[in-house]
Amino acid sequence: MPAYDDCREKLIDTYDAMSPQLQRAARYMLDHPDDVALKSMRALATAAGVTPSTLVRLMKTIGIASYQECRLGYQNRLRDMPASYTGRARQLQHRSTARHISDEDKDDSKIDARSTETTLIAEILHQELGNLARSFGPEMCTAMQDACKLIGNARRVFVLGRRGAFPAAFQFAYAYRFFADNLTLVDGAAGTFGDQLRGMGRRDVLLAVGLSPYSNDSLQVLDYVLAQNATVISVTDSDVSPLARHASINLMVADASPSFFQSFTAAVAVMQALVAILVSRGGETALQQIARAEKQLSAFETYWRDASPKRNIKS
Amino acid sequence: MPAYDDCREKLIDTYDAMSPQLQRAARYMLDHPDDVALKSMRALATAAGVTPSTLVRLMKTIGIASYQECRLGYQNRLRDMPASYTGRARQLQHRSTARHISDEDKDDSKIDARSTETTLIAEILHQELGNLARSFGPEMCTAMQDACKLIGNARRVFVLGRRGAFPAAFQFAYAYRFFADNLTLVDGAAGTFGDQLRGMGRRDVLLAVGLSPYSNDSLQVLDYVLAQNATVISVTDSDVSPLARHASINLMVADASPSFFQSFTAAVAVMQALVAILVSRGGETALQQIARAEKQLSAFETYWRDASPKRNIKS
DNA sequence: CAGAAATAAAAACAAATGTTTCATTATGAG
DNA sequence: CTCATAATGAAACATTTGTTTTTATTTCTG
Repeated sequence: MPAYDDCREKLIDTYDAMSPQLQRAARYMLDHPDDVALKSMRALATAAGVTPSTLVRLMKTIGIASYQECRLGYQNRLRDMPASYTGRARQLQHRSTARHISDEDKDDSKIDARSTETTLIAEILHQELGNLARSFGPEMCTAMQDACKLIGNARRVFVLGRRGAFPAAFQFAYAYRFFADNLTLVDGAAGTFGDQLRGMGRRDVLLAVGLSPYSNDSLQVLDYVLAQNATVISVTDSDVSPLARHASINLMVADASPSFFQSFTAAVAVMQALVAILVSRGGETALQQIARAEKQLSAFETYWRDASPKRNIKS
Repeated sequence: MPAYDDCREKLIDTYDAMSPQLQRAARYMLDHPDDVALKSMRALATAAGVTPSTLVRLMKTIGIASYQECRLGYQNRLRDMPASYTGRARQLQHRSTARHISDEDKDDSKIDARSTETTLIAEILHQELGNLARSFGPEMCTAMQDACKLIGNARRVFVLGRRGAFPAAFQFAYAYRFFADNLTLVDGAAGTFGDQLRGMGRRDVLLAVGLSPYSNDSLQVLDYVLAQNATVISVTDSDVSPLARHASINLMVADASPSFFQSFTAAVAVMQALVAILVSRGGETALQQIARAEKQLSAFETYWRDASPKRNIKS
């Protein structure tokens, strides 16, 4: 329950009023937050030159129920998940349960349903935040840049996403076409599945999106594309996913969800990020092409009025 | 002794030769390195859907003395990693500029590009997290539940999303059809735009997704649908968006992005959440229908093998 | 200095952890 | 089918864990 910052703050505030040994323990905790998260209490005590009891007392004096609880906060800090956002989800949950208790329960079942649904929503948010954070970790950071390099050098770019993964593929294709015209969205519409890949070769790149369960369609395409010696970039959920096995670069996205369905939120976010990076690399040229595309759209009166505020175009 | 990368490499290399259970364990370790570092072996085993024994066997098969030893590697990885991602990005940046100064600068521009891109990615993540958190606020929580009530009572459900909003609409349609068959995805394929809305009436619901700039297509559909006295649920970016003006319920999603393109991440997440709520309301019936759909898919051999671990079906 | 109060270390304890062992279940070759 | 072998989960094991209790030590007031 208590976040890392809470513990830290309490430690600092109470520090002056502490006994020497407590101070020593507190000081070590403040100076070595990683150890708190990773080591055991006994190990930490030894490292701090203190007995385990002192740590327990320390928790008592700063008003935290137990050491374990405190450590959870420290562990979350190390996790890829920003604690501040997680707090929001938890807050949602609390509020609903609080309301549930205080209300005169005219209709238990209804209130219960509402409250469990709120919990569900909070849980979804929580997972999605985690998915995002994990999917934008440092490894991904470099992987995405490498992927963009490949895409940037490609003769033609093919994007593949079947079934649930289609939105992510479409998203990329739609945005990408604003500034380049060498992209094919492999959607296999009207059974033209193989046709779209025709003429693919060594200098082409396939960007394949697919989470478990992997559709056979995608794997077939992958086999074919590999046989043509084209480069493959996979966006999938594991290093050992069938999509990732033969890919030059694997962009791993998290898809945790409390629902029966995997979440494609992170996949979409990563695809969007790829576009953003590509645009930023494209420089002035890309921006000009985007401007041209927008002019064309407005000629077709695609968009509503002009009331829509212009978006910022960065880099 | 063994570093994180060693373990990871061994896990991937040996993966194919593993038994199903070992694969499941290996896969979870690969996909959730943080858990390995922070959780206990038993907890990790449970999370991976495996018995503790399997983990210790896994270590044996990949040639690592003990689980404890392996975990040390994972813990060290976490230590080397700066706490918060934004901090992480910043440090990355610093490191690269530091290197840039110390190194014989063969290629200034390249290193600089890397670092600004890292900043861009960090910025994207930051914004996306904010988008999600804002889009799952308390107001949205009740709004989503109300929306689901309308959808649940609808005779037919129509989903609309043009251009950039199409992925979100598709996502919902795809998942929704797993447990109900009264949905039409209004995609206007091959110019059949109006046709799909034919026969729409008072008891029908339109779920319309659209962020600024709003496509005229969508607004046309909206006008028509309103004229038929159907109910409208909008997923858009503002309470005063043209989509929201005449909607019974407006689900407001944030779409901030450092790129030239709005972000549809939160929109997708909200659509997925709607599905999750609907399933949770559908209860046993919905689950049965999902099971039936999955059986049908496996009859068509849509998915790869059976090696994909079964997903948990909650609620 | 005496002695109460605060502080620290040591010991004790139940709960958990990592690991091993063993019985049971699948799998495949002959 | 039969048997040998691999794979798997349940139980047992000794350790280690977080915490509590007890005992010893220090500190400081009167």
